Amino acid sequence: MRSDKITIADVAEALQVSKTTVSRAISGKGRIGEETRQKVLAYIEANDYKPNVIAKGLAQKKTYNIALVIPGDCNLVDMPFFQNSMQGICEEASANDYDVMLVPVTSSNSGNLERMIANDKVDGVILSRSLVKDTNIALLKEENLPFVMMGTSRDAKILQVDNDHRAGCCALVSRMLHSGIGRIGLIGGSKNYVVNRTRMQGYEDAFHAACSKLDMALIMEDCDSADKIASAAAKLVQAGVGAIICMDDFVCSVTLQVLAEKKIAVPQQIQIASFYDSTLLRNAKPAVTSLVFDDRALGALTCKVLLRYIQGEEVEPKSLLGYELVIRESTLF
Amino acid sequence: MRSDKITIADVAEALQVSKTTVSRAISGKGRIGEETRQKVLAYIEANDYKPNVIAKGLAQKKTYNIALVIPGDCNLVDMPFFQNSMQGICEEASANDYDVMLVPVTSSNSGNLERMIANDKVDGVILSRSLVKDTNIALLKEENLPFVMMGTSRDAKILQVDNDHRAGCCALVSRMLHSGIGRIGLIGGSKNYVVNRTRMQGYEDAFHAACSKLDMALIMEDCDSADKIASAAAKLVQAGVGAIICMDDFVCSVTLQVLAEKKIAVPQQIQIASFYDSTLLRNAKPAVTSLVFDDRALGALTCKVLLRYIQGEEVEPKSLLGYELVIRESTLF
DNA sequence: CTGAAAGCGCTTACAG
DNA sequence: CTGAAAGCGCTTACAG
Repeated sequence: MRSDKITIADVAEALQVSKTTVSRAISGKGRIGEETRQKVLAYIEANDYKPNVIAKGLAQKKTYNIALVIPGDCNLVDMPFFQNSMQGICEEASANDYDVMLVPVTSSNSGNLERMIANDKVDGVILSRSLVKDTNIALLKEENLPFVMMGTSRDAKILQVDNDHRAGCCALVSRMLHSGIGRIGLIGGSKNYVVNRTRMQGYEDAFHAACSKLDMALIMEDCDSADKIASAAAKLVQAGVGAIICMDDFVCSVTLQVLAEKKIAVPQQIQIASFYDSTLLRNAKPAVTSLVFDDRALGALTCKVLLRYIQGEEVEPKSLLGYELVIRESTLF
Repeated sequence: MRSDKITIADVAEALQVSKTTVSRAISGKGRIGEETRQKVLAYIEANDYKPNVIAKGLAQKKTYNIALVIPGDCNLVDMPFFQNSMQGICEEASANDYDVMLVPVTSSNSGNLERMIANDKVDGVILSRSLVKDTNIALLKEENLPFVMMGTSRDAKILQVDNDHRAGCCALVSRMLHSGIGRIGLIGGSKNYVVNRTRMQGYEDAFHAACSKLDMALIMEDCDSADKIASAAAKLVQAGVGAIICMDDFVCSVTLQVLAEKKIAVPQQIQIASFYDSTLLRNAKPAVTSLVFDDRALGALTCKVLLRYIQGEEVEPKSLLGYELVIRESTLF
């Protein structure tokens, strides 16, 4: 920390007022004469005084920091999501004079989060990838530290903000069903992630809404590696599906590769759609029909909810953001 | 900030000693009787007392935070690098009881960094993507805040830690030259990034070392979009090169696509190598010969250098980490 | 070896 | 409307 900066005491002395007065002029709290306040503000402006946030925080028992817990082991598909939502979070945070501390956590090691909590360096926490069983949640509850899940949790008592994967996936599948494609296959990702289960629900919703029966033989869940995805895709081709829905863009890119190798034309022979559009598929050929979500907005809203909650304001227990269905070359509708 | 935690005053009172004594027992600074110190330590352990880092920092004029400046607009290729180096940084930081604040900065907006500095929330800064002209550097110099560049800068006065791209690229190209391939093409990325210029130097080094003459017609620099890369690749094919070196994995993936479309066999007709191996090419077919760097180690070392510097220790002005040349199917040597 | 006191840079009852 | 004082939870000369 540099020490060449002026303090509230310097300002007070220069203006021949008390530190209390200066503090009040800045914070706007407490009664203060309009003239005095203008004088203080003018001096501050002219001399480029910035209050020390750390000291302010100590006095108020706040830190003006939030922690962002990110997986310490995420893979390529997730990265655009984290990158974008992080931007949104940081933007919203800094608009409220908050800063964001990075806390990488792996399933085997939540020590970083524990340290952060023990050190009292944050006022709240954003959890970012929702696992079906998440040990961090227990930790935070125990410590009684405000937190919000960027994603979905089955525990209704947890504040959560998410993209509306369920409605989006339902809309995409409905569209497919109505376009008259007979057999629709699904290749799903790891069931450890809540988001994959949520997407699955959307898929089922669409079938129920259309009064169609799910064909379990065409649903390949838990494909968490390129190999599993490839063999699932091969099976669906074998089964003679007219379309394949991929649960995320990694699934989709592997599936496209398999089809290309088998010389199956997309969309003429098999149509393809993806439940999530990341930059990973940006250059795919053909361009893939998919759902797109505004991850930056998701981050911003998540942060906003957390900050409101910290400030004791009323917040929605669960917020959902919309989706966009973008039709591209990989489908015929 | 929760307020249910015990403070140094509580410990002092319980033990009937002064706060000074407790502080000394914890910090190890100042003379203190071994017996007393054990007593304090035991009590602390038993009652799970954790010093408040914020208060400690205020008293010492430190924050125990560092800022990590990351591009607010990075693309997919960069992500694995940031992801991995970030892990290394966070690890090293927390091993020293430091935390990492995230500061996204775009070329048009360095407000986040300014705010962070003005708010005195960090003891130092890590800059992470070195642009040829970097406005953040001026900002940091002016503020006299310790910082280190994770990457290379031409300004020798700046502390820097980088992968040895130059030596690595030289080794790869030398290997190619010695394997007897006649014409070797190069497709380079944006010259705005220092790293791309450094890689170019390694390329040139290899030619000089082999006493071969550079054929400028085969060097395609500044290909910063898929279109430019594709047209560069097409030109090199036209020029009848025996090999193409791609400056990064995005360049490489586009190049592979172009060759596949033109039905040019890799490596039989044209060999391919990449100067950087990210997960982006993990599933490429054929697997691509490339340089691999340990980005996590890079992050950790960068952080270590910064922390040492902050603590007033002597540090190397420039550290370089090694590389590994991984030969895969895309080349014939 | 130990402690009382001042201080880090703020905020906020309390009093006037 | 304004200020003196105590306090946030630590550290660190200084004195003993």
